[in-house]
Amino acid sequence: MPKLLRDTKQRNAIKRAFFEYRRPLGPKEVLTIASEEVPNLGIATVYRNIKALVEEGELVTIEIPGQPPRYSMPREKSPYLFYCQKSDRVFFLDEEQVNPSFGELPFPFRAKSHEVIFYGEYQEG
Amino acid sequence: MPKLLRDTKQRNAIKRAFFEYRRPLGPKEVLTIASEEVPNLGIATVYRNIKALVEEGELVTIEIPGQPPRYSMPREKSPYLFYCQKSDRVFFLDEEQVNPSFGELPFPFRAKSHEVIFYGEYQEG
DNA sequence: ATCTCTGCAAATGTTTTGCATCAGC
DNA sequence: GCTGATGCAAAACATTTGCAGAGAT
Repeated sequence: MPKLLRDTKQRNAIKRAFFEYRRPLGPKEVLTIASEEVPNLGIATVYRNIKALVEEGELVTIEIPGQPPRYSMPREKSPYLFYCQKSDRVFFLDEEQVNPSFGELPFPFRAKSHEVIFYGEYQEG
Repeated sequence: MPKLLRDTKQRNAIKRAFFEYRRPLGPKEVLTIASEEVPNLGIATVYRNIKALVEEGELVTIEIPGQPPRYSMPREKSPYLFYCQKSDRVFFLDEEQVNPSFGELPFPFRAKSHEVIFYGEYQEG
């Protein structure tokens, strides 16, 4: 039997954070955002819900090397990421924005997928 | 003034671990290996020496998203990595092997560097 | 003799877990 | 009323740091 997920204001506030921000968020970021809606929200609840939502397929995990994991709504997943070193935020890039091209890797490397991470500054304004 | 590194049996045991294993190792792995040579070796010493050796350029940090950091003797410096999902090993790729090209990122993204990670299978034989 | 390095333990920082209570179904 | 979910605190982990004594130069 499939596990039942209940509809709580905490879980809704957490889901809304991802829906509104549309970029990968870390647990603490989610806590800050969702706490505006649910004041006494605990960090453990954030972790538990993120984990459940990832298992449900409602969130995907976004990993930047050397950084703690972030999470995001799945339709925004892209192998092209931009990490702003100034604000410590992650943004998705579309393929058109990146215009990548690679040759085929030589033997004995057989690549099934790849991931590109740009490091720099997201210029506000 | 450049900082002086002393020649201790702990540091030598740690360096030897990397030299003998010739693959990226994590701190706990290093502790286990080097402890055979220096029984009372502490994990803090491993961390401190890895950090120092990285700063000296004797080790490089290898980061694969979603995995704890590993360290390795430096080879050709390259932002191109290949992760073998079958054997859990990491390989460096040369720029010629990858032949990458990107367009310039649109505003407001200003990239200073990038990193490409290929996932697949390293074919033995 | 100097001054770095080491081991230990304590301190961080992050994520997980136990448990009594709360609340969705 | 069940039973999953929550908040809090404690526990688990991984990494860093303070310190006094040991060791390299």
